[in-house]
Amino acid sequence: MIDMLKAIAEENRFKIVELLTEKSLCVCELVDELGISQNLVSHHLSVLKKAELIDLCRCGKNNYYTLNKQSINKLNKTLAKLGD
Amino acid sequence: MIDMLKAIAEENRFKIVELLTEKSLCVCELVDELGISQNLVSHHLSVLKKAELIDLCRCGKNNYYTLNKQSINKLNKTLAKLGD
DNA sequence: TTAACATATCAATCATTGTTGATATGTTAT
DNA sequence: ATAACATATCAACAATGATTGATATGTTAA
Repeated sequence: MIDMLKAIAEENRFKIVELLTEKSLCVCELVDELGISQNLVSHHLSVLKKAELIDLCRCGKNNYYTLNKQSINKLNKTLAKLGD
Repeated sequence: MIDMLKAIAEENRFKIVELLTEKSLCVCELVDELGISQNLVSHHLSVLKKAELIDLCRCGKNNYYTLNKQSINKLNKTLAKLGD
């Protein structure tokens, strides 16, 4: 749980998660969107993946990442307990 | 928003927030609960306060901290957008 | 006023993490 | 097989953050 929070608590990674709510994207698309270097995007993706917030879908030359809705919902559920 | 996530994405601080869902607590009570030093608890509280996740209520010798439900709900709402 | 208690702050250290540049791996097309 | 593209990994550095010990501030009781 804390790992998920740590993973999402960073500007670039939060934005990646936001972008992936729309549709799955490959690394080069994320590089364009975020305006940061490719290796840095890869690194942030690996952090999100280790936290199980995203999944990888190798598709030929491109690697597409998708949001792991199940994990997101688990996170929501945990935080919901702290509110009303 | 990111500040809130960063603040809550740490074991001790997450536990503080959890404890404060029950009732408001003073620093010395949190020291007992968490089993860490007083100055460290104070530091974590200051991080949570700066992120507006908690509020301070000075009450004589003791300083009681309360959860800022409004902020928690704001956080929930933001994360809810990422789920279903 | 002094003592005891509760809390905050400061400086220093250590650990973690974000960032960069270079390079390796893997896939597709020619 | 070679070239071009897409991505991952590695080493190094910088920045940020957690922890500790010492000390200051502020409140209550004797």
